[in-house]
Amino acid sequence: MGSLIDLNLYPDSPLTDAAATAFLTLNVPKLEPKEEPFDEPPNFHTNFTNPNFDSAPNTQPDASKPVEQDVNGNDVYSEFNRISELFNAAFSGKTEKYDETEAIDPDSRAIVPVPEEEIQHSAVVDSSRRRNHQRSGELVRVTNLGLEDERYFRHVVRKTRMIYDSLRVFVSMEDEKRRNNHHVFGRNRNARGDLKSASVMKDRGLWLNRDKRIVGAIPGVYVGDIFFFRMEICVVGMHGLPQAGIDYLTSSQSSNGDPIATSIIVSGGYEDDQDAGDVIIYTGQGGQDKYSRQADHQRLEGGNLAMERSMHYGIEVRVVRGFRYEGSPSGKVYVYDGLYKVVGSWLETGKSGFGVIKFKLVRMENQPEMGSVVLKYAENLRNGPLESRPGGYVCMDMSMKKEKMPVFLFNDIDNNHEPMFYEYLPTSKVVFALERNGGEFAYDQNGLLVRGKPLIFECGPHCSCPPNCRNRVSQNGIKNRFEVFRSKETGWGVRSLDLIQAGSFICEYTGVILTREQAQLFSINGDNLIYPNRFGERWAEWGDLSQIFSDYVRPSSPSVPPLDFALDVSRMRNVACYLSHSSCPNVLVQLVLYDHSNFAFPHLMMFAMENIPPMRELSLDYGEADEWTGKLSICN
DNA sequence: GCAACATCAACTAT
DNA sequence: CATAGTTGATGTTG
Repeated sequence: MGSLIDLNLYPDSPLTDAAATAFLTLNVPKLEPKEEPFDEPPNFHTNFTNPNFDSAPNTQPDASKPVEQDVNGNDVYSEFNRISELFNAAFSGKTEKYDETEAIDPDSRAIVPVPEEEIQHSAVVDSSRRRNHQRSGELVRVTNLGLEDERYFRHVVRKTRMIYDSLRVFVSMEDEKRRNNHHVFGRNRNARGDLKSASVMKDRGLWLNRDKRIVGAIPGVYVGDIFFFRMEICVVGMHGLPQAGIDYLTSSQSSNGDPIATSIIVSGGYEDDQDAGDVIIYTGQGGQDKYSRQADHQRLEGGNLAMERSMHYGIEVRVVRGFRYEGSPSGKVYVYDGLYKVVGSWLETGKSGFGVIKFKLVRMENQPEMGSVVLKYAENLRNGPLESRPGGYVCMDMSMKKEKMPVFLFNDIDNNHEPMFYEYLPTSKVVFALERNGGEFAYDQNGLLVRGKPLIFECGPHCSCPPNCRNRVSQNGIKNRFEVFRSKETGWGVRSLDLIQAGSFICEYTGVILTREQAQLFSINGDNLIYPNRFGERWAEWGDLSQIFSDYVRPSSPSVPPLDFALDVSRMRNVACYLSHSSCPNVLVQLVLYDHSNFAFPHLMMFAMENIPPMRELSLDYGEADEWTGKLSICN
């Protein structure tokens, strides 16, 4: 029997039927590792602080600098953009006269020679690899990131995800137009925007972490981050394969010839999987027919062998879990749950009677709570708040039924009930007449904001369109269950019990509108005035496809005069008032008109800039941080 | 229910 | 021996 076990440890010695039959009569046999071929894992580059760009900041945090700038005062995106330009040039037919000896000057946009001493540090991978679109085989573990680096990578990941999401929406809207204009036989199906978006970004060199094989955490991706598409995970460099569940460094790329698994996706696609959270029994890949039925024995090769080798060397593996999830555009969500170690592997008879390879994975210590656990917890809170969390509720609906969904008020820290002292104001008061919408749809079929604009017109009370008209989104009120909660870090904060997809409407920022003159009378007590003209223009970031289309121009119409009013929230306010400030916010403000046509007093509507997991604090860029004392800057 | 889809590792041909 | 081209495996999505 022992020889059978060894026989199956090599990729070129697949399990024969006879061997498998004999083998499977054993009780959960242990797979012995290869005869200790190496004591050491393949070569690693450790303490590698910046896997993307050699010249990115790697310094101690400096709280005095705005996050948008690096230590040299440069725009943090400039390097990102520079690399993108290089890739763009490389993929647009200019490859022949374009190599690492040239670069695009970030200021003049002209092609300039790269100084000799910088060439060998170029972040651009070698030309043959670039041409073949292939990933590098360099094994890297990212450690000891400073706060500044963390923020930098978060920005890059966030920006990349925004491009992916808005391009995906853009592609499906174009496809919808096309199908409406030309009735094509047999092509009524929606385009795969998820695939197309990723593909275009790949051609533009916008996928992250292609030049390294990262073992362990991906910089800028947090435990609990949520993805709606497999391709989205590929684009940020978490998992390089659009379908396969095990991503790995191949033996031919490994310095010692052993393949190494870097990441798995547990999607429940294998009947023999068992998932207990901290401990996963993961089924290897292979042996399924085209209907995803287990129809053959699995072999210890490819990703399966890589998992076994990762176990042998004690190398950590990223775990993403896939769930069915109502409300997701794809019907599923993928949650990054952190790092696990493979602690065991064996062969056993699966439910369908074929040999399957099992891996036991155990979650590593000292990591943030699992995203999938938080998802489950939030679901319990939605179904029975008091059962799941008996203590701490101040009020089960501080809007007093003025919102369509309850707004919970939660405080388990102190006895502060302050939000109850204000009248709840679901929408800012307006008294003018209606303006019609102009031109293209502002929202897609699912009510997602396509791209930010200076001002959006929704249909209003005088339109003859039905109430479920696609052009009525923000006026229909909140769709999520929010909770105002007391926090030691940020005072009051807001979080959602629901998963919020990027581009979704969150809520209006309400208050009593004061003109400049009125506000000046009020300014003795300035704490309770909000100045919307100070809000960061984050709407411009949403749907910014300038890195995809060279002729992309930032929307400039309709032109809106600078906002010249203040919101008085001293007596009446809504849930929005409790949002914390961040220079790396997950919520943006989009100006919207629907019930009147006065450009001077638009509604301040808030939309999600990211996929926001349940229980994660919402944050908004209030502009100058000094103006909003008491609110700390957070970045997650 | 099922076709279309993207990527890559591994293979074959040049 | 190196590189260019092909194929099979993988599972998701509408």
